Amino acid sequence: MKTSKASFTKSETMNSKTGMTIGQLASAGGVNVETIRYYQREKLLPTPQRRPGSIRRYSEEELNRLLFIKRAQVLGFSLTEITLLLQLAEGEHCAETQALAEKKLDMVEQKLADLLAIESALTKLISSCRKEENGCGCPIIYSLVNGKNTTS
Amino acid sequence: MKTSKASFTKSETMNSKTGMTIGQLASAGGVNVETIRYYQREKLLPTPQRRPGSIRRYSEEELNRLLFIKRAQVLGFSLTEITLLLQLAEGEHCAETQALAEKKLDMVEQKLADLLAIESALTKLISSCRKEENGCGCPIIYSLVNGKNTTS
DNA sequence: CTTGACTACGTAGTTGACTACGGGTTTAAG
DNA sequence: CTTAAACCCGTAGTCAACTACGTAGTCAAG
Repeated sequence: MKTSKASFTKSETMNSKTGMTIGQLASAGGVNVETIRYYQREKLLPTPQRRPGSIRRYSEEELNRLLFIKRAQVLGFSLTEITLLLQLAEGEHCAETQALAEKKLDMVEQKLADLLAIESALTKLISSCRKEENGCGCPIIYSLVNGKNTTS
Repeated sequence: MKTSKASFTKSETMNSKTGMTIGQLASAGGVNVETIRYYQREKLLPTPQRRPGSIRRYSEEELNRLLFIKRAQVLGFSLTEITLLLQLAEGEHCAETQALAEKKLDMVEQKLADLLAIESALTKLISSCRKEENGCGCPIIYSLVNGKNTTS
């Protein structure tokens, strides 16, 4: 997310009237060209008309939309959720947006709890392995085979 | 992981000499029949020979292997990692197993850190939304559009 | 005007972990 | 002996988020 918004406005081979090519948009957004096409297929980004006998051009608007998507992804939203977020962004839907964010927060916290449990189980297994508490066989394997910790 | 090992040894329609059918193995392991076939295709489980003109039979050995897989999955190991774990379980490979567990622990901790960051960002956004600090527009959307928090 | 880079577009492939389907075989019950 | 349930097996589909490929069109430089 270090992609600065200014990086393209004064870009080399582009003047601000014609707009960016898809390749310039992609590198400004830090994504693959194919990813943009994919987002267009998935209606996350618009596909601008092209002037007859020419190439499509993209403006800062599309770049901002792309950066929006990427920021939301960092927050753990899926592309389908982001589709919704983008619709919400079009109007005054603060309450819905907040509800979605809260639902996402719940999911994140659930995942955190799961991972913490995994972490503690792994930590215990590894430390019992270091202490070499049992003479015969690896305690990690033992635990997986028997469904219980060697320390129990 | 509540599937007790005793649940099949005294099972209804099965005697301990012939062994379980695939359906019995599946329900003893708490998985779908298709999942077992899939594990067989992926070499996580062996495919026993069948007596001529008859059905395949499964023993406690296969069940234990299945439970091993499920326990390892709970610890966050992928099926490809579990394939390796199963190979390690065959001999005296305590050091390798420990290394794998430590690598997995690192990954889990990395994921935990990521999720904690997401959690705090979401929490901040939601609380600033509740306080309704800015008159115009949702702060969550604002933050996604502009790449910064309204509180900053 | 040719060359080479870039764009347009549609289709197909990838990864991970399964799930579903369909047609044939075997088994258990009555 | 018949019938329904369960098994066998290979192939194909699912989901998410892309990535890759192939062919054709376009653009800018020399």
